[in-house]
Amino acid sequence: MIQVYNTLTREKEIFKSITPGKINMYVCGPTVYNYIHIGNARSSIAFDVVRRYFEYRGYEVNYVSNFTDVDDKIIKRAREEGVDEMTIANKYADAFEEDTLPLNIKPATVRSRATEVIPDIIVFVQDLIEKGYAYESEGDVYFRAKKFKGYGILAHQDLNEMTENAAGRLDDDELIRKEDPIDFAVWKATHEKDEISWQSPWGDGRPGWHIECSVMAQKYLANTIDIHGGGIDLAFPHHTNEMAQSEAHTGQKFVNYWMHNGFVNVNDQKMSKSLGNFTTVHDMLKHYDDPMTIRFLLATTQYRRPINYSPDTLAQARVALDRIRTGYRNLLFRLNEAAVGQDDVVEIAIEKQITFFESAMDDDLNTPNALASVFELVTLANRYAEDKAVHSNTVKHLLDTIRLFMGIFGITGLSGEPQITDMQKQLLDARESARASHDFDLSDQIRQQLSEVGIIVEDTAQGQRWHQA
RNA sequence: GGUAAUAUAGCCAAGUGGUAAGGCAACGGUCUGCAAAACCGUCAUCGCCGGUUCGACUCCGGUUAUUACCUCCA
Repeated sequence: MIQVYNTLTREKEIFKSITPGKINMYVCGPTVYNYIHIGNARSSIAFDVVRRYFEYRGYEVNYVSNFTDVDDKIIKRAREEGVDEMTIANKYADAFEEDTLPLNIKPATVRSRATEVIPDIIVFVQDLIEKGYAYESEGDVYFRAKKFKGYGILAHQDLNEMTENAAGRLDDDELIRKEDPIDFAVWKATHEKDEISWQSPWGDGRPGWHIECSVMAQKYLANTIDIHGGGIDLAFPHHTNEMAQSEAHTGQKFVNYWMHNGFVNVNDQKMSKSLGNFTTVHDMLKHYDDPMTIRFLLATTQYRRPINYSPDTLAQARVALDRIRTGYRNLLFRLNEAAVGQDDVVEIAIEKQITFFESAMDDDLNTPNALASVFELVTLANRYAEDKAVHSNTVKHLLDTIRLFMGIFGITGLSGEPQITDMQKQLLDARESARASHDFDLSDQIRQQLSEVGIIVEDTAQGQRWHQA
């Protein structure tokens, strides 16, 4: 039984998919006007872990996400650089793929761009107008927020206050165009000649921000989807508006479980351009050689909690991950000499941790608790690796379990997949025989030589073992 | 002002109405030619004040602090 926290009800709820064994989930993707920042990465990783866990639990997950590739920020950026909007959008959409690859984020089943669904958006907006939920005004089309029963409940905002707040921020022109300050744009008229635009029944224009997600979720998934994810800041206005549009359009419930990830702070400060701490994944990967550590930090914090990203927290993550890697290697090293069979005592201990891991993850993806069971498995592995005799079934079971669980967090390559040359292999052999004959000067010299090319040699009761730094 | 979240050891971070997971650091051992890794052990009474209860860190009320959202934002 899996439970997830639903932002709409503010409670952990028992998860039940609409179609048994299948999950339709939609996660809001980035606006492609710049390299993605660590917050975008966190969101992608959080829902990547959700997806991987549901897959581990046997679900087939249909994962749809978008690129917002038409928007004010993109238009602005294009103007600044003197290129057209699609040049900007394509560049940063490609960069997204590049930057998420080292972080081992699974590609979406469908990754759609707003500009690919313009005809669908127009049909959708037309329908909203026909149903009386939207109205055209000077080429813009606005959604009548108050006509939609329950507007604002996702973010638990009071309608009157929202109206006041909205009224205070709008300029006079907007107030004139809107029937009510709280109404939001589903279609925006083009006012400048150099802006990207599409023809529509309301004149040249482009879609509002929220409409693309409503359209894609319906087009690629269904009227009612199982899970909708995104950053907590999207609960209002983005998801609030999506929900209003979608339910007004279909007359059906839009989303069964709304899941929102927490923010990433950088050095204990909110990430923002004004503070100059806008950390892009692109830069991080350039200056940090172990992307799996970044992934580890982002994936093993419970998804709703804030994360502080700093050199310190990253260093802690590195040490923790290295402990897992080392334990994995320590046992892997014994695999070749393992006897046939298994050890029941260890097997029982492994099963206990599997149960613990699963119940932690079942509880709204409690990754910190799940991680604790991985550490228990690592201790088991280290201890077992020191046993005089080991059995292959148990060695494999331990290794497989650790790898499987880390895989749910999206961490791969635990053993470092070492590659050495024949020459280096000969050196290792030479060192082994030097040690056997107690020629420690020679063995130390070879160890030093190997360490200079990144091969770390360690001696154990079971003989020499090595790994790459 | 409104709506929420969070406050647990030096640090990161779980958790439960019956006396606090895990990781790092620290300290003490074991193993060891050295180095490294590992193993064993030690290490908190849960922001503050009240209340409910046989018993609360875990429920209720209040209070303090920090943070986020209230149409740029993952």
